[in-house]
Amino acid sequence: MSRRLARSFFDRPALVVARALLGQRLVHVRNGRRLAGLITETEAYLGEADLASHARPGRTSRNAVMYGPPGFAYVYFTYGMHWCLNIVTEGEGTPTAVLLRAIAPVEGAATMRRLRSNSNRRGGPPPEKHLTDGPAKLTQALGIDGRFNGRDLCAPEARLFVERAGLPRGARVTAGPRVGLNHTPEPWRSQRWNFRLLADGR
DNA sequence: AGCACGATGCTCT
DNA sequence: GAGCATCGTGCTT
Repeated sequence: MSRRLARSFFDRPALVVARALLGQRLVHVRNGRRLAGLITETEAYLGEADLASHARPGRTSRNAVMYGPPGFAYVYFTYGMHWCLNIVTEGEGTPTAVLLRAIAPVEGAATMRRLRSNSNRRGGPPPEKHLTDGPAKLTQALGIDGRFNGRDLCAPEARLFVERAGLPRGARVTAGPRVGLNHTPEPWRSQRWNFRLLADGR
């Protein structure tokens, strides 16, 4: 039996999915090899009324995937050089999604270091602590870019998907404000829709 | 640990 | 043309 999360997992409110994704395993089978990490930070974006969401202006060519069915990847390009990965949640026509902001490497860490090694001036890999601790860092480490936009993570042949994994022992979850919303009006700016999985004893 | 800054190109006004 | 769901560097606490 497969440990892959089914579409029904994502066919729930984005806030529920964002919390439920913590501790699950994000997997990309790249060139026949598994690159995988434990999801440690997520963020929920709640549709057109959420003034921090890319769905705010209504349906455009950029955000169209968010209007489709749940379980699909919404991958966007930002700041001239970075890709970020979301998973669409809830039913068709409801443009909600969860941004994956950080993972902890569990499989293929050597490949992740190589994929990240052109990110600094020295050309060497970044320190372990900063390998996959940001939304654009994890996409770079997993080899995810704009070609993945609109892919179905729940299809049987999917090479990008999420596997069910038990929460680490002693894991704690915290909720805080979403990151990087410097110009977003209240109350959206301060809503605690960012979720983090903390290692024990934090 | 926490700022300020520049890189770089797409999206929507 | 303004702003951006960011990152790495370099500097200050």
